[in-house]
Amino acid sequence: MLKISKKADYALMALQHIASVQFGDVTPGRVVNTKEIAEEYNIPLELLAKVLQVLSKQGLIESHNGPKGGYLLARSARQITIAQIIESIEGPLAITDCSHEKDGDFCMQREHCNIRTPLLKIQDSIYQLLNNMTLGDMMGGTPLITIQSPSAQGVER
Amino acid sequence: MLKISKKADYALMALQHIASVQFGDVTPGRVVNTKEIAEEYNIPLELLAKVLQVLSKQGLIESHNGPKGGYLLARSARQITIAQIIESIEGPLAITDCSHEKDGDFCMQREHCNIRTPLLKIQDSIYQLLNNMTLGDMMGGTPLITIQSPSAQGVER
DNA sequence: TGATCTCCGATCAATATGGTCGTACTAAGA
DNA sequence: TCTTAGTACGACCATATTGATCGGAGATCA
Repeated sequence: MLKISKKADYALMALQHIASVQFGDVTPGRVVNTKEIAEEYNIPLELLAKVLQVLSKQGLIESHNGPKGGYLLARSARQITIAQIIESIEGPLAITDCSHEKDGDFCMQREHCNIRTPLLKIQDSIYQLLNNMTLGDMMGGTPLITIQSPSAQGVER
Repeated sequence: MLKISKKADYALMALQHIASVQFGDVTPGRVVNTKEIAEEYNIPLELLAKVLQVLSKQGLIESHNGPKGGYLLARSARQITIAQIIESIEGPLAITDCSHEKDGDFCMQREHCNIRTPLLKIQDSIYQLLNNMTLGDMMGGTPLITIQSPSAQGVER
């Protein structure tokens, strides 16, 4: 189904929350801790903690230890793309197993595979999609990139 | 990682193969059986059989029983989109769990969820991507001859 | 009628994922 | 400097999904 994992979902929610607190007009610059996010969105605390650790290790957010500690965005919300977030959690985008094959490590079908090239094209397009949308776009209600097609008009924003 | 399943991979390979045999210039119109495809691409026979059954049930291919039996495309290769193939196998495209929530069935985070709308936008874009590419488009390398079989009428795009 | 093929349902095994636990480390404040 | 609130980190378990297998029933053609 081309689903993205729950962890990545949580990462998106958390980052959106951090961004909106940090750059909001209520308490700008405030540090946000794990517990606050977990309670706000009903996310299992421990799992969220692990997700945030990964994001921190990947350099998307910076952690502050000790009491009054918490997390802050490492860069501005407009400099963090959805692709970066998802890939931080799930690893490089790979629509099919053979996307990033190296050396002799390839699938059984490789020699006669007729779908690899087109699939890689699709994957590339999806990546562009995710990489052209930033955390900032997700918050403000900023215009999103859209591919015009008569078939789909379902989503309002 | 936004991966598509092996079954869907197999489906794509199989359909591409059937299409290239059926519309190729060597033995146009020939019926292709499961074993032939399985051996050509090193796909487990039984698994491929099940995949083909689903495709047949979904109306993408038609099956012919008995000896000398096999499969044929139900429509022209240009009328079968990648989206249709993948969705036949994996069900409706759902980038996140709450994509197709109905009634009271929604995720814990729903009430404060801040990422649902943007994610649905992305999902929609991906769908358009997949739905704008047909089996015919995938057959770039192989003989892309538009000899129409009696049962399939083609549409140029 | 028998051989060959698809059809279809049930089932098993492997892997990925979601989720939990325990402990160590760090920093602020009494 | 001691305590406490927080993160860091790694090991671990449970469950869901997926990949793969098996066995028999139903068609079809020679």
